[in-house]
Amino acid sequence: MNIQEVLTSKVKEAVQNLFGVALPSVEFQPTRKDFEGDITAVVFPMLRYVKGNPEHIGNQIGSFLEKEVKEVSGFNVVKGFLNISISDAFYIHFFNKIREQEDYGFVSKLDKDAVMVEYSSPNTNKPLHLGHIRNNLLGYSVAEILKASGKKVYKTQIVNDRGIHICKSMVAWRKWGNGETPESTGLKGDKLVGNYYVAFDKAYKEEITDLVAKGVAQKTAEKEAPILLEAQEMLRKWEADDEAVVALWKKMNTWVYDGFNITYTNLGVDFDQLYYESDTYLLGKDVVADGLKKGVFHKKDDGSVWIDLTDEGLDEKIVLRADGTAVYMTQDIGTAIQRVKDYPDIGGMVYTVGNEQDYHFKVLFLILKKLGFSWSKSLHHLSYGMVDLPSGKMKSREGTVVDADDLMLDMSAEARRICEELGKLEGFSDEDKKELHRIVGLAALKYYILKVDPKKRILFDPEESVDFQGNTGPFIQYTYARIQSILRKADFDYTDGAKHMTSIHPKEKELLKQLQLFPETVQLAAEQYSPALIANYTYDLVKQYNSYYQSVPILPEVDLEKKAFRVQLSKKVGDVIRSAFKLLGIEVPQRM
RNA sequence: GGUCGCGUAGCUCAGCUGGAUAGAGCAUCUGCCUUCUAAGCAGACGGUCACAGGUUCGAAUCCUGUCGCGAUCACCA
Repeated sequence: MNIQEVLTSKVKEAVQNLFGVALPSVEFQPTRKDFEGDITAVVFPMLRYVKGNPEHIGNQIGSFLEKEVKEVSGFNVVKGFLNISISDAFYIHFFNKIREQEDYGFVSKLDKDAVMVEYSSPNTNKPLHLGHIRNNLLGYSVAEILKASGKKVYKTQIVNDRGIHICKSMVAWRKWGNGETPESTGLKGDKLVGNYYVAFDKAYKEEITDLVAKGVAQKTAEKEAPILLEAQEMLRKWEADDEAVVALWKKMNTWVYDGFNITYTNLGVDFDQLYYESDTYLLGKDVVADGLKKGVFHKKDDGSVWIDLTDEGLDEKIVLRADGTAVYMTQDIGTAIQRVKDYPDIGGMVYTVGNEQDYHFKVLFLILKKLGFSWSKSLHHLSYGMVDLPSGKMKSREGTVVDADDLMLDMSAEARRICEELGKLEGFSDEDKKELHRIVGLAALKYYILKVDPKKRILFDPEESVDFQGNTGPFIQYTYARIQSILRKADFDYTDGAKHMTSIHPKEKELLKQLQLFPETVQLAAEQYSPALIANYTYDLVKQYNSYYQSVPILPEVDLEKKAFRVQLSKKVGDVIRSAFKLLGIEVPQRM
């Protein structure tokens, strides 16, 4: 039972005894710095039940608490705010309880319902870019947060490996590739394939220009450019299982997967199960047939199948084409059902997909609900804003993208520049230095992305490098590394200070309060699917810690007990930082 | 045009279920290296929380409307 729960019941008891009224709830908030006290009960909401002067009521409740609750060491009332002081003994007791707890903040008992988290889901015709980085970091982090809150998690992605866009790079490679391979060019496979996708688009645009010059209408030219027809022909052959086309498709996709795997490894994300669209794109048709029987869907005269969602304030939406082929929605219905067949313990799913698809997922979830699946109530679209550049949107075809691999290398180089400038890593081997540059650079990038609310659009300026000072990953890592340094130098053996302490410094109290919040923050982050919550909590903790450590000096010969306490407090703060960063998918270095 | 999201300091962002004088970082300025390591700490400057109404003891937070930005409204994925 935490202190707030204790106080809630005691305040209720006080009001019952003093005024003979049962309060449904009590509102608490941390006491503002300018007032004395640790936790504040707000009297105003009680006025609905207890008539009288708020200040007077506050004082009466305060006196009761001071007498009846041993953790309460004092109180004062300002207007309708009852500021309660909590005894040092309580904080010391709390600290002794959590100090050796390795998994503090993590729920250990496992929920019976597992969650499948989908993220990344790239197309296999171009390399990953900054938009994918945001997607990957969010998806991976939310998966870790869900695990920490007691859920079994399956991480997955659906690879978009078929369709006209894939055929475009295949056509271009066959035309101009001269048998190039990743080995022959030294390029990462996804980069090589991406280049041909760009080449296709360039040729396509040229053909359109030529056609228009010959007097063909723009629209017609766009539809009839020979190279596009070629790509469409290839798609038809692929669907007909043409041996040569399928072989080429497999070859080029393998290149891409090798490239993606390098990027994923560098980014530190992974998956438990992959789904390929080439396997799933025919799924869902039988479900539509079923739904048609149940009356969830209806058929139009031309044979196409629709769902009417006007009652829910949405439109009509097509779920099957007139020629009987599947649309995007059909596949997604089928894939969702397939996943639950593959993993029967799934009780919910999280889809990490950009907010341009908000409408699609709203409809998808509604359809699954109407089809009556029990897990349909626990579906969540982890929707996030676009990452835009000052020049506008990123477009792979036009080459205006921030490439994921390049960006990670840039971050690492920037970390090296700053390290050398500050002389932080003198005396380290070249290998260790390189590893640290990687860890620090990556942390700067990851934290920069994760600390902002997923819903919000990010404007990324490649000219301005990502910060390393203030509310950043490297700042938190730096504090962690300093704590490790303290632990290396500290001598634990002489006494167990935390057990003997009877009074603590106000700044130590602030830190302990902050530590108390960690489990709640993890829970809340899991409910809201928000890594930003964890990031900002960690920053607050670190800021609190630095302020404490630098402004409350304790000389070793003066007070051994205090010194021991301080070392142990540092260790715990370090533990929590490490745990929090694990939830964000960020590494912490032992030394910096 | 309909729907959804966003709008907080010069810039980048926090601000939980409504609570006291709206918080950080960057930038500008002032102090602090004999403590673990100054990627730090302490402080100054900086705000009509887009605007207008409403709800109430009390609104950045909830409701309505207006404006601005973005997304979406395909038998594309």
